[in-house]
Amino acid sequence: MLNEEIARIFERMARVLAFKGQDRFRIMAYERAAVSIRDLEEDLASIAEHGKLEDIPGIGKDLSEMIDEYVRTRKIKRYERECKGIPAGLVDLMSIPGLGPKTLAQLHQKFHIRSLTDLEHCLEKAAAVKLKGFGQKKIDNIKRGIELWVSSQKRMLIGVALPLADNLLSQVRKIKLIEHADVAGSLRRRRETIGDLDVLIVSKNGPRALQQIVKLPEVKQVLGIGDTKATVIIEGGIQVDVRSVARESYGAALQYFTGSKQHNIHLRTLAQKRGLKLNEYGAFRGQKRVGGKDEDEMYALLDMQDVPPEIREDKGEIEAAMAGRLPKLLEVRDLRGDLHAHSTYSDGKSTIEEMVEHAAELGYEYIALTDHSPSQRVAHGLDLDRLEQKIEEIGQLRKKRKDRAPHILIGTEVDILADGKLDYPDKVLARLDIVVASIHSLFHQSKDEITNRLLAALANPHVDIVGHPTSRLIGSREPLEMNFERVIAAAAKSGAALEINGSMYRLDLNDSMAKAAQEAGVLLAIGSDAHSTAQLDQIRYGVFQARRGWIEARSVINTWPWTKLSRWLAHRRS
DNA sequence: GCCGTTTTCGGCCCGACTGTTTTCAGTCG
Repeated sequence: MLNEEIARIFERMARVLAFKGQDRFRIMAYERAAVSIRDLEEDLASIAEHGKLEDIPGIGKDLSEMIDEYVRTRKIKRYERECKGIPAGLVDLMSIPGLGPKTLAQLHQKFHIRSLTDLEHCLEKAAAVKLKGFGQKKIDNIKRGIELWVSSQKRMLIGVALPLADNLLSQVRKIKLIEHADVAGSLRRRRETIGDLDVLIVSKNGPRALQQIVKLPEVKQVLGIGDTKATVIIEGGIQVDVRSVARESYGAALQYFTGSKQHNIHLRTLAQKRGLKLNEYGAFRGQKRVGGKDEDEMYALLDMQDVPPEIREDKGEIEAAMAGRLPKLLEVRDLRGDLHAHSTYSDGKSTIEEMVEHAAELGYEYIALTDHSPSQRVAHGLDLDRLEQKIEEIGQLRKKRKDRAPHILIGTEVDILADGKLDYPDKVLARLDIVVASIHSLFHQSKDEITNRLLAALANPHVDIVGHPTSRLIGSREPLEMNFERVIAAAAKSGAALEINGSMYRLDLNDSMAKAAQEAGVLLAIGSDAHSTAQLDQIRYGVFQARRGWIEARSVINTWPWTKLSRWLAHRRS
């Protein structure tokens, strides 16, 4: 995708400039621009065409000219000029923790390193020749950084990190010395992938509390421990930074370590204008502490609403909070049912009855069993006979359960075929209570083909929900390229909902796409895509992603009570 | 390189830690 290509170029530009020791604010400008571009929904080519590049935050005259040039020629002369004489592999090495631009430049100048192997070799030499600034500790530190970098290239999915973190926290909270413990950082913001964990504690005796934490059975390795901070590796290989803070600073520290970085920078700039100083210890006017015990004080001091962690990304939430216009974000308890779940009829591990019973335990008013259609052979997609059986079985189950909740919806997750046709004939779809349509094949199609495929599916009046619209798999399959504005427009026109799939591997739509859909008035559905009773619970990850996308309950069809949902479905079928 | 109810020029968030420094630079979060 063009936007991603340009974002990467700006990111690399920032690194190249840093390597050359250029002005750090100029470097920051490129970094900011890269982040800003990644957030765009619209294609840069079309923004460039309309001459609106300078409307993008962080893009001014120079950067807009560079984008223009890239759109026209797929090259940026200025970037190439800056890169001249710098080996490409060298720039990548800058992500190694403990190895910054200055150190790297020094090693490059002295040893002409070009790659990771070169770097490893020259570290030995650096020690031997007593290169200025290179003591043994620094060299060891870089070596450790290299190990960490190589092993942790991949971030962890939130669905892996959150249960591990919850378990750790519950153990930490059992320690008598500890009054409070919370997780901060990207996990608290519910990002889809997590690097390492930040845990904050309050204790009357911080140093002793830390000593006890590093002795927990969950802790596999202790990387460092001091009076205020311990760094450990827990099960699953996650690095955890535990910080002990004073009670009166807890709110400030929680705010500070939750981030994001951009959000905090923006907040502190605002604070500065009001004669305040914010840091991890509190809010200060001159020498005088004016807040910091609780997190909401930090926001209240700036006359703004308390900002939910999920949207602290400096994407307009600060302005909204100042104006008192933050959205009332969707919550897990707003959901009244699940509209995407599988059973043993296709590739699920639990029977229909088990799924329904579990949905009842969750307090749901309704659940849809949406098994695959025939072309999904590996997933045992249902042919018409098996579909008939399933309809029959659900009929029986309804009788058996009488009036007990939840209502059981006979559904399908029907494949959207190569040309946008669906994998069941319309008259079959018409007999079902709910239809989720998804792409599971031919991911290599062109942007236009994919777009048209989705538009064709949305034009089918039997389609109620488009499942995992981009079909990405986090960290392993790129999202399908599509003209998302057209997909949104088609969904708005047909009245069908787009899904936020709660599977930790998918979380699709992502936050910013969901936001764009809501802004266009498109309905959304949060689905668990559960393949077992236990997985019904993963719908919460879908809610987290929705919250990150500023989604409110009003946009989500499975917050509706049964009467409203059933009327909506009936209306779509008439 | 961007940006403007302090500014079209002169700012741009803040503090801790580490190592190697004898007063501080580099890196990180």
